[in-house]
Amino acid sequence: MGAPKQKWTAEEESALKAGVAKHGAGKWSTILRDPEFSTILKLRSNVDLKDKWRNINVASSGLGSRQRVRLAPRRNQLVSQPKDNSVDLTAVDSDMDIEPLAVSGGTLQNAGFKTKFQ
Amino acid sequence: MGAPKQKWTAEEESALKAGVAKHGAGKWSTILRDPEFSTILKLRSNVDLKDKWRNINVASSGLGSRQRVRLAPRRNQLVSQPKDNSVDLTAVDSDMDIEPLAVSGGTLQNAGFKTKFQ
DNA sequence: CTATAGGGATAGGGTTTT
DNA sequence: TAAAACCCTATCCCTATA
Repeated sequence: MGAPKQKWTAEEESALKAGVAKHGAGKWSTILRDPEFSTILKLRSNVDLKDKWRNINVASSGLGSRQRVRLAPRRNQLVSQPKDNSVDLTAVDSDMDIEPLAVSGGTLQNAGFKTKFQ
Repeated sequence: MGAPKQKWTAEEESALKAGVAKHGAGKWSTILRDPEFSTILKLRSNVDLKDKWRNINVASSGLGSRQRVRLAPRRNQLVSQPKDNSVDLTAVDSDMDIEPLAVSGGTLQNAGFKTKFQ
């Protein structure tokens, strides 16, 4: 299989945050060209950076409803369980291994094709 | 309390299959917009189509062989699942993609395949 | 033509119901 | 326990705009 989805690693996310701190949010292409981050983010496009940054900020705003109360629809059977609604912790990364795939060739072929005339 | 779980009819399933044959798997919104199927599938969302297509293919695949060894019901806390980063080479599931049959005269954006191997 | 912002769609895991 | 239907949302795509 190819790459159905490229999940962001913790290291990539850190690099993105550092890049925003250094160059500012919105300067996605600048961040990508910075040799300090280009190695880590070489698989990402400027659009990817923009999307990830949006997602980070949505999630941290508490608007992501990550821990939305799972409605307990008591139908007929009541299977009452000691289901404690503890807080969900998302940033509990254990030892994460990164760098799983080695892309051959250095040519970035992303950026898609915007062969769309206007 | 939510939605009473609407089962898929044979007609809806046929329309979904025809839609995939015509537009390609993954083009859920396109299928829904097609007047050929929109009447039959008007109660379904694009996500519904995606989910149903997944169910169809799971069922027709070699079922039962790939069973996740679910642990005993832990009612404690949910630890982060063993998100393995390495490549899984045991799962050689057959791909469910169906080629989208060259559309005539249409302005199809891409070939229906995601050559997104970054 | 290149880049960014924003809306929208898809993929895949999770949850609930049967 | 499994399977089907449905939910959640990170990731990716498309278009407008500068």
